[in-house]
Amino acid sequence: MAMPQVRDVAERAGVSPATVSNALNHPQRVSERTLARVHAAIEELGYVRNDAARQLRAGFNPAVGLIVLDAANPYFTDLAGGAEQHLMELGRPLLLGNSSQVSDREITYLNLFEQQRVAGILIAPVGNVLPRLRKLKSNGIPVVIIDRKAGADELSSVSVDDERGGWLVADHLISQGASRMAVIGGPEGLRQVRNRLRGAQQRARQSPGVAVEYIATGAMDAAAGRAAAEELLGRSVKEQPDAVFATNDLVALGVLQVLARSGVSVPDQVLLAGYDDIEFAANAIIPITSIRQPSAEMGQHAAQLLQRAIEDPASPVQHTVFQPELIIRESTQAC
Amino acid sequence: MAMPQVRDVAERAGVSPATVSNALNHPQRVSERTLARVHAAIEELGYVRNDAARQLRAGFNPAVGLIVLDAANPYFTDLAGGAEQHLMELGRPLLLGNSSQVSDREITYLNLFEQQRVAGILIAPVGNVLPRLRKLKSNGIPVVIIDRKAGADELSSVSVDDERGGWLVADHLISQGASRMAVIGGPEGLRQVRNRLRGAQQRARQSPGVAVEYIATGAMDAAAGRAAAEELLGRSVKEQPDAVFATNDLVALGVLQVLARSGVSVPDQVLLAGYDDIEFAANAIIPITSIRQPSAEMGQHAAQLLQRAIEDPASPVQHTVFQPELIIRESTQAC
DNA sequence: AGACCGATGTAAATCGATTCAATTTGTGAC
DNA sequence: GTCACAAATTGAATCGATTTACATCGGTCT
Repeated sequence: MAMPQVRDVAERAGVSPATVSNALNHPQRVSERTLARVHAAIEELGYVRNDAARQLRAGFNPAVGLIVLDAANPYFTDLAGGAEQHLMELGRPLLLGNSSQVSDREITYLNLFEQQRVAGILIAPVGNVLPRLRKLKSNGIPVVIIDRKAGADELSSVSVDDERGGWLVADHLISQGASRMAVIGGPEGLRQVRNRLRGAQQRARQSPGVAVEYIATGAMDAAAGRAAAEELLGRSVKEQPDAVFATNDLVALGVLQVLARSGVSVPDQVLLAGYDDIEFAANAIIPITSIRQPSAEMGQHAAQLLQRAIEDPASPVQHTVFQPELIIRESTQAC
Repeated sequence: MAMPQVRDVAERAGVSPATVSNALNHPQRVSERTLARVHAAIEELGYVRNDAARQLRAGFNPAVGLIVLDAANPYFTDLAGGAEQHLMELGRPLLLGNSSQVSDREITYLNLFEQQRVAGILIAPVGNVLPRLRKLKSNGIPVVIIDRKAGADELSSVSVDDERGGWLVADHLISQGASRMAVIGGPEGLRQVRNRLRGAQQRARQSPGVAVEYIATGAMDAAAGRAAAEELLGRSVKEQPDAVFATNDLVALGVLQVLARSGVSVPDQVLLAGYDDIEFAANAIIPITSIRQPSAEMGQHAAQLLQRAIEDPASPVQHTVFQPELIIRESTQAC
């Protein structure tokens, strides 16, 4: 028994297919009585409309695509949650893609979304996809960039002032006595990492005698943090930093795992700070100092911007920059 | 400038639309030379195929839908990761839906997936959706249930022996001296919770004098754990448990937050165990005893089962039950 | 009574890619 | 040069829902 179609529903309800379509999409055009009959027929037959056909004829897909850097990172799940909630209220399904910081996967998802003719795209970019995104926009698919200010570009964005965040962390670490600071994160090309690093370097320059070293990692998860920490432990004592600034909390947790296991005391021997202020940072073995970003709020705001751009393609480009907030915890306070 | 279509590509390459389609979908049917010409034309025009039209005509959608209980729970992100990886290799996009343990949202996603005519569905169910899932299957959309053995049912499943998991935790807690055990989790209807609770109760019955109390929560996140812990702290000392078994790690972390903040010592005053063994459980302020489940492996296996069912709709129903493993940490060991 | 109206309902065209049956082109043997 | 046969290509039909332009009908106004 193949799936029933509008034709079948129409027949059963004693009306034409066009009326069934109207009942579904423009109920006000149909009388109460036939509306009821149509719905009854739909119920009885278990009719489910074919989205592909609908989309093809209607000419658009209400769904929105979101591409995140790491679906396992609470920062992004919160962000996605904020966006999803807002979009749901607008009746827009959210398609979630996880690039895992791999440029190829990012492109795969962009292709997928473009083929689906989604109504819009939210993306935290990895690779150099700006040209691609511009073309999407000129093809009528609005794009909002997350976590990266698109400069004077013609694409809207929602971001946090990462440079300031880096500055805040460095400032705090230095005030706690740090003089050799290691910044851990990567990949190197990732704008967030670059900006946080730059902010830290700027602050360091104001305090003579403070050195900043950058250690690149392939990803931004706990495993990367563990690897980097192992490397640090392998060094001679003189070359070891007295403060570690991990460019996100997962990395910081990884670093902490290794240090704790090796008997290195945080914060007595090494100060440690993270970024993102995910819930787990506050509840780690040693609660970790971090930078709070309003992730859910950002997701929601990004969804709003996108919705505006979808409704009015001529609406102006808008860049929203949220301010980061330093949250001080045990990992940077000798007690 | 509207988006180019096969027609435009065909014209540019000097062939018919049918040939363009063949070049894209059955390259072996087309000569090398025209294949190259078609691809060149596609490139030059920036053609992107319209998935809706393709799906409508081809009659199927290669994508697979996955509905999880909580996208913010690392257990599910790992599981989703395992499934995604396997499906990607098969060329099947994964559509991720997050029911947030809300029955309505679960239904919303099922509707969405059915309208999209996905090739198959993976689902960790919240509500009573079995009848619905059966209908889906009889409509030709195979379903694999995750985290819940579908019994002698006609739906395949991948699960962990939750009863045994509960038993293991209770056994360990009792061996550490627990006599008043509180099991925290919910919602009450959730099979995983019921089974873990039942396993714990069974073990308790074998030890006279051990009482088990169940505290239901609305969700299974850290906030729910905090709320439950507050409630416990509000009680008179006599009514307070000496061991808490949180039915997942997020809840356990929430409980731990409140206890630690209130100066209640874990494990000296209260033993605490979780479930799922997410990475953060091992690195909490007090590392938490938990039950390890092979989440990524389960996701991958579920994807395999689904793929089999898609390829051969007549393939037999299969239930895979993974075995849980107890991981003992500080939260249950006085030192 | 006739003209006109709004409210309902419908037949037929349409969205864009794929497929099927049929045709054209190419290859090699004789 | 012709024939048989395989390879390459194509025109037209098709997927299922929506839309457009038009028909129908009961009622209202003059």
